[in-house]
Parts: sequence; C-alpha cells; structure tokens
Amino acid sequence: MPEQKYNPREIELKWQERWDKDSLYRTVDNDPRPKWYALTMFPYTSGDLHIGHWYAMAPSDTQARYKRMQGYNVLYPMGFDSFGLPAENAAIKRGIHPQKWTMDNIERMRKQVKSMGPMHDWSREIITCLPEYYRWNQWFFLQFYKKGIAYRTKAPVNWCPSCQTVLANEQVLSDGTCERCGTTVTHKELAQWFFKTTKYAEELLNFEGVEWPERIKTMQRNWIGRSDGVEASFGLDVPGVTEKEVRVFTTRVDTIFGVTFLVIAPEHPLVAKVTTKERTAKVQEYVEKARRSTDIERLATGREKTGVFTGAYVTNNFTNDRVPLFVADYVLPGYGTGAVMGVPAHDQRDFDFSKKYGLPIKAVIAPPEGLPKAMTEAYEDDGIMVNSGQFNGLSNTASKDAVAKFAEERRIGKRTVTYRLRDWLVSRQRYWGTPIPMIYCAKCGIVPVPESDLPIELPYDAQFKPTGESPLAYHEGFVNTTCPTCHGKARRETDTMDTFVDSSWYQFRYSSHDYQKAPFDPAKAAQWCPISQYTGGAEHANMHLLYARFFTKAARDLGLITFGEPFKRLFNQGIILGEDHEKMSKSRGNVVNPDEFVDVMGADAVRTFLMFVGPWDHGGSWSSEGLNGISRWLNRVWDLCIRDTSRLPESAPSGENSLLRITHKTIKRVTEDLDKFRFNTMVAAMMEMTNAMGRAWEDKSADRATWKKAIEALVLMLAPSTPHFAEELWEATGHGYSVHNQKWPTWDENLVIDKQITLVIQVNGKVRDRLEVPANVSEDEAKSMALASDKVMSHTKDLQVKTIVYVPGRLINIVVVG
RNA sequence: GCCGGGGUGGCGGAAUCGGCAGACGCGACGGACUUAAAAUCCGUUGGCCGCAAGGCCGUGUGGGUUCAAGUCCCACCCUCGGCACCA
Repeated sequence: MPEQKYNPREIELKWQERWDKDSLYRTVDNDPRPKWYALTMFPYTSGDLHIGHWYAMAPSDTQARYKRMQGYNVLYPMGFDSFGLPAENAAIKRGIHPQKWTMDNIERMRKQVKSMGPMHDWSREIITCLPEYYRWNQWFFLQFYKKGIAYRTKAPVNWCPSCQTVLANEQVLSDGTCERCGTTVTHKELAQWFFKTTKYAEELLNFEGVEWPERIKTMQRNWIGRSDGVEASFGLDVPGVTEKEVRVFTTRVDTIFGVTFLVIAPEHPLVAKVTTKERTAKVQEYVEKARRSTDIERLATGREKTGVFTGAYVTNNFTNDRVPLFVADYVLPGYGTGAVMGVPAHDQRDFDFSKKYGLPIKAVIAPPEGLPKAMTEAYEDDGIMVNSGQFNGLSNTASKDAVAKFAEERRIGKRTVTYRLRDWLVSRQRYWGTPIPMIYCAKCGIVPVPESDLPIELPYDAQFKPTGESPLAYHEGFVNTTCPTCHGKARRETDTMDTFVDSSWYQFRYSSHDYQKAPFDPAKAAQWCPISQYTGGAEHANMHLLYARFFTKAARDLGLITFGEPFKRLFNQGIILGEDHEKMSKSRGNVVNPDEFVDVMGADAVRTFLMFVGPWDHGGSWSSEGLNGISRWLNRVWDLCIRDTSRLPESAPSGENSLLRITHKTIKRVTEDLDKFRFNTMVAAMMEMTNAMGRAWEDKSADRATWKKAIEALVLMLAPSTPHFAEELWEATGHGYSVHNQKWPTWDENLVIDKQITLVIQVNGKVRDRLEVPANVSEDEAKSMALASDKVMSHTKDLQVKTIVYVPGRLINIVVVG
C-alpha cells in the first residue's frame, strides 16, 4: 500500500539509490532511437553547489527527461571544470594543496548534484584537472602550434596585479577591471602564447544554422567588431628613415581630402624614428606617460584628447598636402594600423583635437543647407563632396566606393576589413592549470614536446605562491629537461593554460570520455555531436561560448570533426536573486543554501519552484513562501492520486468542461511549453488541472475510467520536473517501474477544440454580456442572440446600431451612435 | 553616445496573428476544524462609487491609428544587459 503522506526525503533517497543501482540513465551509443545531446555548462568546483547551479540545472534536466520520454536516445552528461585560480588562492590561504581542495569539492558537489535527482550518465564524468583530461589540452596545443594557430610573441598584454597573471582581452571587463576579481588591469610587455582566434573572425560572425538567442549573437558580433574600410598610405620622407609611408585605417575614405593632420599611437614603431631632435624630449615624456597609464585612464570616454607633435610631416597622396604627424594616446596600437588620419571637419574627436592644437579645419562634405562660415562642431552626416578634386559635386555615400577604387588604382590605398577581436592570450603565470607542452633550447629555440611524451604532468610538490611568474619556474625537477631535438640541456615552458581551454572542447569528450588515442573518438563524436541543446548563463557570451566556437572550427580544420559549430541550440537562463530581489551575496546575507530546503521540502519541490518562479531566461527571486506553495500543491496532487476511486460514479456526462477534455488540453499545453522552455506556464497548467480534478471529485462529474486516465497523464507529465515524486506515484497508482521509461502522453486534437464557446458581447467596445453558444454558431444566429440580450438592450435603447463586428469564436461588438 | 531586452494588482508573474486584462502561485482578509496554535480545507481579494443591480477608471508617461490597443505607430521617462576615443 502507498504511503498515506508524501514524505519527500524518504522517497527521493530511495529512488535515487534504485535508479543508480539499475543504471537507469546509462546512455548507450548504439541505439536505433534518434539522438538528443543535452548539455548544461559544467560547474566550476568552487566548493558548494549553490542555488544558481540548481536554477541552471533543474530546468535543463527536466527538458532532457522530457526528450527521453519522447523517444530520443538522450545523452545528458556531467563533469567538473576544475582548474583555476580559486583552488590556488584557497590553497595559499589555508595551506591545503589545490588538488586536494579541488577533489574534495568535487566529492561534495557531485553528491549535491545527485541530490537534485538528475538523469546524468555519471559513467561519462569529466574532471578537467586530471592528466587523463588535460593531456588533450596539450595535444591540441601541439596541433595548433604545427598549424600556426598557437604562437608566441612579445606584446603589451593585460596584467591583473591581484591574480598575478596575464589575461585575455575577453577576460577584462569594459570598465578595465579583471573579470575574476574586479581589480584594475594594467599593462605589461611580455612574451606570451596566443591562439589565433582572429583567423576565424569572419567565420565567427556567421551564425547560419545555429539557433542562438539574438542577444548572444549580437554580443559576439559586437565583440568581433568587423569594420569595413580603406587602408590609405601617406607619404613619409624623413632623412635616414627607410619607411616611406604611414598607413592609416579609415572607414570614411570619402573624407580623405579633408585630412589636416595624422596621428599615430605612442607604441607605433615609427615614433622613435621620425621624431625630430628638438621634439624628442617632449615626445619621449608623452610616450612614457601613456605606457604607465591603465586602460581605464587611457580609454575613458569624454576625456580630453591629448597629443604631441613629432616634428615630422607626411604627404596626403590625394591632395599632395603636407600635414603634421602627431602622437596621441587615443590611437590604439592593436587596432587597424595603429595610425589614423585627422579630419576635423567631419569627426568630432578630430575636431576637438584640432581646436586644442590649433590645426586647420578643411570641410569636404557639405550638408544640404550648405557649409557654415565657421564650424562649431564636426559635420559627421552625409552630404555633397566639396574640395575633393574630381569627386566634387557627388554624394559622399555614392562615391565612397569610387574613392576607394581611385586609391587602389593609384596604389595609395586598398580596401580592408579590420576586426576588433584580438588573438586569445592563453598563457597564465599560475600553477593550477595545464602545463604548456613547449621546451626552450639554447641551440634549437622553441621545440614542441613530442606527442609521445604527453601528458606533461603538473608536479604535486610545487610552491604555488604568486610571484608574477609561474610557480613551475621555481620547480627544478619540472623546469630542467632535455631538448627533444638535440638532446642537450633545455628548459620547459613554465606557464600554464587559461582554464577556458579546458571548457572549449569538453562537450566533445563526453561522447567518448575514456578514449585513449585522441581527445575524442571521431566516430562517437560524429554520432553525438554537435550538441542538440546547450544551456547556461549569458555571462559567457564573449568568453566560453566564443572560445568553444573557435575550438570547434580549429578541430574541424584538424580533421577531427566535420561540423564547425559546437552548440546547435542555445538557451540562456537568467539569474536567481535573493528573497530581497537583490543579487545574492555573503555581504548582503541573502544567500540561499539549497541543501537546507531539499532536506525539508525535497528536491522535487525545489526544482519545481525554480521552474515556476518566472520565465527561465528572465531569472527570478527566491521565495521560501513560494516554495511552500509548491509543496502544498505536490501534497494535494499526492492526495488526489491515492484516493479510492470507487467513490466516483461508473459513468458521468462528458460535457464541455469534462475532465477528459481538461486532461487533453493540459497535455497539449505542457508539451508545447516544454518545447519552448516555458517551465513556469507548464507548472501553472498542471496546477490548473489539479484544481479542476478537485472540483470534478467534489461534484462527481468524472467517471472512474476518466479519473484514472487523468491521474495517469498527470503523473507522466510530472515525471520530468518531479522525477522522484512521479516515480513513487506511478508505483502507487499500480504501474510498473519505471515512470521514466514510459512514453510521453499525447493529446487528441478533437478533445482540445472547444465545442461550446463563450461569446463576448460588446457595445461600443465595452463588454456588456457573455453568451454560451455552440462553437459552430452561425453569424446571423450569433448577432440576433446578441441583440436580444437584456444587458445589451439596456445599452442600445434609443440609439442607432451603426455596425456589428463579428469575430467568429470570440466576440461581437455592436457599434451604436446616438 | 550606439545596440538589445524590459516596465501589467501588495509580490512573482499570465495573456501579444489587435478581440473577456490580471491565468497560476505567494501574501492579505474572512470562515471551518482545534482547548489553543500550527498544518489543512472553503471563500474573498486591481482601484473607486453603490445596500444591491450595476457603473466608472485601470497594463511607465503623452499623443495617434482602430468598431476594439497591455499588444500596432510617433514622442518621451525609467530600468537591466552589451559595446564604446575602434578610426
């Protein structure tokens, strides 16, 4: 006999054990059913599974379970993103080894994930900090190196003084702070390893064939920042300088006749060469100051433009004008050519600069109302070209291309595409990461570690104190090695890889997590990948999600896979806030610990609450009261399910609001909501059905067979969201194990379409009456019924009926005038 | 500054091919049960007027289109997110 009372804790532990024992969720590769690969971004091993993890995982587990019931062979794996700074910082603070700290956390978090009752196939678990995983990071690195996608170069790089390591551009927020710790990022000139993400810049802009939120695609497009323009050459003639030109990049080549000065970045290689003797001191001082300033100081909008004259002049090849060459820190060394042309008449920034340094303003685009006598601001809009030689009188938009062609013919410029995207800086001066498999030999230079020597394992006994250099550099046993080429003494690369490398390809490893010959078995990857449905936070738009796309394209070009996009469909959940509607934080004291609630109310209630709280992509606020409400509902469902049906009549009228119709309508609603990730309305639909069942029981309007069918459908629909609860009720209602191997219920469209409808009667747009009519009522019939209504007549008497608007199945609007 | 999301009861949110605004839940109020409380169950719950029947107002603000606007158009305000001296 079933329990009389719903005891969540007891049944959850019972079923979790049973499912585990039976390997209910083991996914096999060779299965005739169509595949469905559902994946949630794997968690970083920070210590505890917080409510945000639950918010990310519960709905995605629900959808994966739904797909499984729909007849898909579902792969829904889980793993741990376990390399990274927090492990090292915790180790430094508390004297625990990062490895122990991490593995202990995994132990705890795995248990917490399991308490949720998800359908993960744990046999495929991935832990990125283990050599069996990270050896393949090293393998990828070697392949990338061979193909020129991994390279080492000296460059001004982002440096986080708190993390004591360099950062990729993506890991510096737009306010110039470190993505991890919020410290202001500074610059250092260092030799570092890069992955050539820019090689795929154009392809990364193309989202054909992927169903991603428009928001994320826009964010990536903004980040990549394609800009079409012209690289124009300005003549340089400084005695003793071999370079005879300065190249600038411009998107406004139509204004090139209005150039009155040129500006190069302080870091530009020409600065030292072209500066005249009498300007040297001033220029050097300016360059020094620029080097010392942070990105925030340098790039702050609205800040007054400063610069310094080099003493040199360049020639505008379009006009033969000689214009002064300036150095200014608003020109960025890494973008375009690191040099820009100054057109004060048509660029506000140049206008301000020219005012400050007394440079001439030459208008070359005339507004429709004509040029003013003296310009007070730049005219940046379109107009008619003037002072532009052969282009005079033409519209600037129409002749932009002609100017570019003209430049190309004269070999003084060429059309170019420039991207904002920079190559991915992947080396880190820290311990807890994948060692970069490179060797420095005094004789042979940079030599890659032979593949057969992989993995290069992290030495356990390192002193991982942050010094600004990798801790591995102080580990003699690690550093000292022999050159694979000449067998002489050599040193290992001691930097480790950015942990985003780990998460760039893990999605493929799940397909064949123990494959020994490559990062993944190509046959298995081809069978399972790309991912059918990926879910995770939007904060990863320009980091993980961009890197993973890059890796996929690179892996494709290595011949490992045939597709170029890792995640076919993407859904971003929102953020779960505290009870006070504020972001959860320890300092606010509003952090919710899911374990406490799971212990008392059960995982099923917590799962359901998180889905019910609002649209998934919208996020929501935690509410203990709200959770109580869910718990109350589950108890009501429990009570309904175990009732003695002999108290119901053998047969009952099957009217419009019969339980049979409600059941079919609910199946339809729940199915469609699950397809569209509308978990909140899915739960609401099941609640409405529950309420209807309560009424049907009270007024005995349902017969036994219909009641049983309704209960059966309800339990099946509950199975994805409340897996333990549904399993228990499935058994309690006389069915065989397991509810999770059942087929998803279907609906009969005939039972969903209403036979009887409520026709709303309006007079001048105001609702005055409602009539219950057959759905197939004729227009004439409906109109005469409407006009005959007492309530309508009291609003139409003494007035003249002008028109009657009839919307079949919905309403009648009687328009009267008086 | 530019791009994108969003402003609906006391609260979270439903409803957008223009057609009953407020589903569902929370909270609140009233009632039942109880010695009492909790739990549970039943009822009421956008505002205003009214004994009632009923009426008027109401989806950020101001205009507009329409028989009909939360939904469409114009202007604006607030808010969240992204990009931002990117040439």
